[in-house]
Amino acid sequence: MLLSFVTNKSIHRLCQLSFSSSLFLTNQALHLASEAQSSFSHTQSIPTPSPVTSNCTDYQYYLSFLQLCVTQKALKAGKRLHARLLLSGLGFNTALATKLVNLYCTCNCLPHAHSLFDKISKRNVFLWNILIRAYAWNGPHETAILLYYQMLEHGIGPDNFTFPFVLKACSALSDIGTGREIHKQVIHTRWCSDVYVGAGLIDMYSKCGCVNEACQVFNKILDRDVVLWNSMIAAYSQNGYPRDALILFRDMVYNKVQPTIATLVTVISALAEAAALPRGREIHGFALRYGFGAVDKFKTALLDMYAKSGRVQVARKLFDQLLDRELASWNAMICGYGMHGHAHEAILLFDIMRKKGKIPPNHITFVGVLSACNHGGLMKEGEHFFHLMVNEYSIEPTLQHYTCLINLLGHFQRLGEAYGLIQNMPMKPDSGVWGALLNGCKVHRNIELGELALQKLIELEPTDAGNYVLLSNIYAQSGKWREAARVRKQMKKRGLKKVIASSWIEIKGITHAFLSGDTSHPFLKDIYKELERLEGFMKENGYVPDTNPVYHDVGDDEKFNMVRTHSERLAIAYGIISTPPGTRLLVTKNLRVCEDCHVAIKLISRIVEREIVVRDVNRYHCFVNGDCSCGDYW
DNA sequence: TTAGGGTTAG
Repeated sequence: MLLSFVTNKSIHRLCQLSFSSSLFLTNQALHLASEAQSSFSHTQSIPTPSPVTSNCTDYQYYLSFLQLCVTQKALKAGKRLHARLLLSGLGFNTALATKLVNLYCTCNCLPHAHSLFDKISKRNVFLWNILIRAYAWNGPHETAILLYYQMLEHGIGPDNFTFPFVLKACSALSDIGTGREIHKQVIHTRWCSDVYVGAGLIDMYSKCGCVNEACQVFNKILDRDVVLWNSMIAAYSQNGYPRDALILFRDMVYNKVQPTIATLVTVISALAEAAALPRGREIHGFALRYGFGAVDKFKTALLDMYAKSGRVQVARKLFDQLLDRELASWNAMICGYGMHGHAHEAILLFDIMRKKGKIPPNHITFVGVLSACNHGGLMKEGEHFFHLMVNEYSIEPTLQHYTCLINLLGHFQRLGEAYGLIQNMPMKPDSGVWGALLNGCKVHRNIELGELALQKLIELEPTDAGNYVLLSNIYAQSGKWREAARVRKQMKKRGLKKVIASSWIEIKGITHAFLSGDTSHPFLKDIYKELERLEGFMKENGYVPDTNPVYHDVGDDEKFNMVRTHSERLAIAYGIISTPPGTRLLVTKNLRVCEDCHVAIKLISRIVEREIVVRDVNRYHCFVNGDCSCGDYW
């Protein structure tokens, strides 16, 4: 080795060389390093040993070596050096120990990191920060918060690194109390206008569902960077404010802040939730101009949006274009198929994913596959995939997986089994699980079990009027009008109101919302005229109104009037009269599509020769030429 | 002298 000109810099370089030569064999790295070290420690050009270490050059070498261990996450090599340091008495030098704590934290060896941390007597803010960071990232998150308060007790002041780390722990725990307390502390420091701290606060408030407070933090920081904008856009997006997310994005562009891929992915995901395809196309074009169009992460977000806007084939095209498919890409496509009831396509894609074997499916993949089975009415397959998930992939079923299975069992009239499954679940069933059972009871008119499910639902959600409505519907379907009325009375007595059904359609960038029996739209006359025209054709095609979905004890004529002005029909009629022939329509409804409207929309799709997509609260219905993609099963 | 905030699938 060339040791004649060993200086501090060359020691570092030598360390890098010896290290990088054994990147894949980290155990050897230490061997090479110690060889290098023992060689150059005998040369004359080494500086005089410092009082802290037996040999200053050794010490600097070790520091450099450990830093490389941290950047390369070379745990084994670091551990061996740690052992050597202990033997040589250098182990508890603060600088070296700090590097070791950092290494253990980086490699997620928290017990090692913490016990070494405890042995260090002089702990600076950096040392506290890296341990808090490790717990904030890997959990237990409570420990991160505990350490933060211990740090304060030790008289160490938090800095612009500490706050984002500890706030991350609050976000993970949705601990708004601690989050607010830390925010108060931030205000008393010079970090209150720091963009990192600000982003941490916005994220914490967002994850705790406090968008207004997130917005206040955002507004107070005037010197904003792109991540701060992204954080606030994400806060809107994740809390169900897609419009605000889009407005803020436009504001950001107006303020000449260059968007990043994270910005576009966030905005696209907000629009996906709102099924706002035209706005999504606008962002798509924007991304192409900025050169993000070919980025796989962006394409994955885009395919999710197209799938959620009812364009499954476009989504599949995007999926096929991906060069590097991440787990999220597979999941987005499988779930996309699932929500549209394309069960066979979902299963086919899942099989391809498994055969490729590169990326193992996770619990979300199985939510997609199971919901596909559920929406496609594939009982046997649903059971098969549930067992596959547990036995082959060792994935613990979550409430969502159970809900899919209970839905399936309910639809196949295996209500007793569904109830048995609920009783044997390892976790407390939530409202989704009981709701799935209740839905099955409604379809198969099982009053006894339906009542039981409703009792549980009322315990869990005492103010949700939907539960009362469903039970009342079960009674009504069996002609038990008295009981139905009793439930409605009970609901009224408790001051609960049914969620009013509404549907909306976006035409030329404007959202038109309709309530059931709505009379407020400016084109009301034309809408009703169109409905009448369609009804004429529908009757010619054998349409007989099914008034069962109207659960009130009223006369048949009145019932028919109630069905024919259901919000989805008004939205569709408006869509037909305000767009050119052949235009595809996308209608979103806040509740489930009723049976009669389902029959009617199938016929309308044939009469007007248009594809009509209805996204209801559970799934998508794609009506083409008299048929629906759900196969009349939903 | 070391470290950091925002993003896709349910």
